[in-house]
Amino acid sequence: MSTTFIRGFASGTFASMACVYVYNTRVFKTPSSDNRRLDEELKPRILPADHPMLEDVNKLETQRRILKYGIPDRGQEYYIYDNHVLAYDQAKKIPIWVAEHLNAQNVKGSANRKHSKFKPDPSVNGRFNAENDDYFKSGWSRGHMSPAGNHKFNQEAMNASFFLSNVVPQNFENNSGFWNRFEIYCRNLTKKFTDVRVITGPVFLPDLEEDGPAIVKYPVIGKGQVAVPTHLYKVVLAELDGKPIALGAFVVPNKPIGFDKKLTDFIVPLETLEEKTGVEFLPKLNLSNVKPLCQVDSCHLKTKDEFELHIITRQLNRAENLDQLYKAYSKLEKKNLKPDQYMIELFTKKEMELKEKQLLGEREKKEL
DNA sequence: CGGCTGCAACCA
DNA sequence: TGGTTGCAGCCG
Repeated sequence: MSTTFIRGFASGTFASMACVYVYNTRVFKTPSSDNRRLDEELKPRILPADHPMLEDVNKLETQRRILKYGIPDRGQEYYIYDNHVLAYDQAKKIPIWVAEHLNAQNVKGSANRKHSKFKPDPSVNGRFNAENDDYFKSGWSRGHMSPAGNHKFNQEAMNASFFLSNVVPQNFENNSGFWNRFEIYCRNLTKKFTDVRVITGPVFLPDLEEDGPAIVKYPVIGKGQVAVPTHLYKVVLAELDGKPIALGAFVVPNKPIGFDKKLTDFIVPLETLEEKTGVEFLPKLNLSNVKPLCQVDSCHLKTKDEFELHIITRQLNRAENLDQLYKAYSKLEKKNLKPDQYMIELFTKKEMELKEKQLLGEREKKEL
C-alpha cells in the first residue's frame, strides 16, 4: 500500500464561501492551482453578495486583464497525509505549518522509525522540494514537525512523516533534547485529555540582541538553499470529550536549550505567534472558555534524570540482542540512575526473550 | 525518544 | 561507474 495524500485548499474564516478570499477588492489567496479555472472562479457568484467589488464590473475586468495567466500562488494549498496535514513553503522548502490530532490510540503501536526513510515529498513539485543532500553534512539535523513518535499506530503514517515536507533544519541538540522532551510532553497529554491537537512549524524572527535595526537573518543549506528557521513553534489544544479546555502557544529558539529552562519560559500569546507567522491557526475555535494550557496542566518536561531513564528504557525496548540489552542497562550505573520497577521488569522480560532468540539462532546455524 | 555516518551489497 | 539501499554502530 502506498501512502495516500490528497491536495486540498486552505480554508480560513470564510470557508463557507467556497474558495475565493476577497479583501479591499483584491483577491489575494488563490482558489486553485488549476489556473484554467480562474475565469470561472472570479465570477461574482462566489463573492459575498454585499461585496463592494460587485458594484463595479470594471474592477472585475481589471482583475481578469492583470491576472490573465492566473493568480500567483504562494503555498496556500495544503497536503493531507494518513495522520497529518501541512502547508508548504515552496521558497524556503520547509513546511509553513503541520497540524495533527493525538489521542491515546494513535500514539501507541508497533510502527518503527527504522523502517522509515527521509525522502523528498512526491506530492511537491520537484524544483520546490528539499533533498536529503541539502541536509547532508550541513551542520543541521532533519527535524520532524509532526514527530515520528506521533504515528506509532501505523507504519504507513509514520513513513509519510519522513517526507521532507514535514522537516526543517533543526539544531541537533535542540532536536534530541528540549524539543524531544516537548514532543513527549504533548504525547503524554493524551493520558489526561481525550483529544490533543497540535500545530507545529518554523518561524523567522529578527535578532533582538544586536543594536540597530531589527533584521531577520537565517542560514540556507545545501544546493537547494533550504531555509533554517530561527525558531520553532507549537500550538497545543487540549480537549476533553469534544470540548476544548486548554490552549498553549510556544516559540522555542532553534538552538540548544538546557535542562534549566522550563516549557513555561517559551509561552507566547497566540495572537503574537499568528502575527509573526502570518497564519491564523484555529479560526473556528471559540476561545472564550479555553484556559491557558500551563494553568490547567503543569507543562512539566522531563528532568535530566527522568529523560535519561526514558532514553535507556527505549534503548532496552529497541535492543535486538543481548549485547545491546546489557550495554543499555549498564548505562544506569554509569549515570548513577536507579531503575524503577517497570524498568527492572522490562529488563528481565527482554533478557528472557533475547536469550531464547539467541538459542534459536544457534540451532538454525547448526542445521545449516 | 530524537538523530548521523560509514560501509557493503546491489543494480543499471 | 555512479546511484540507491539496508544495516551496524555511534551520539544526546
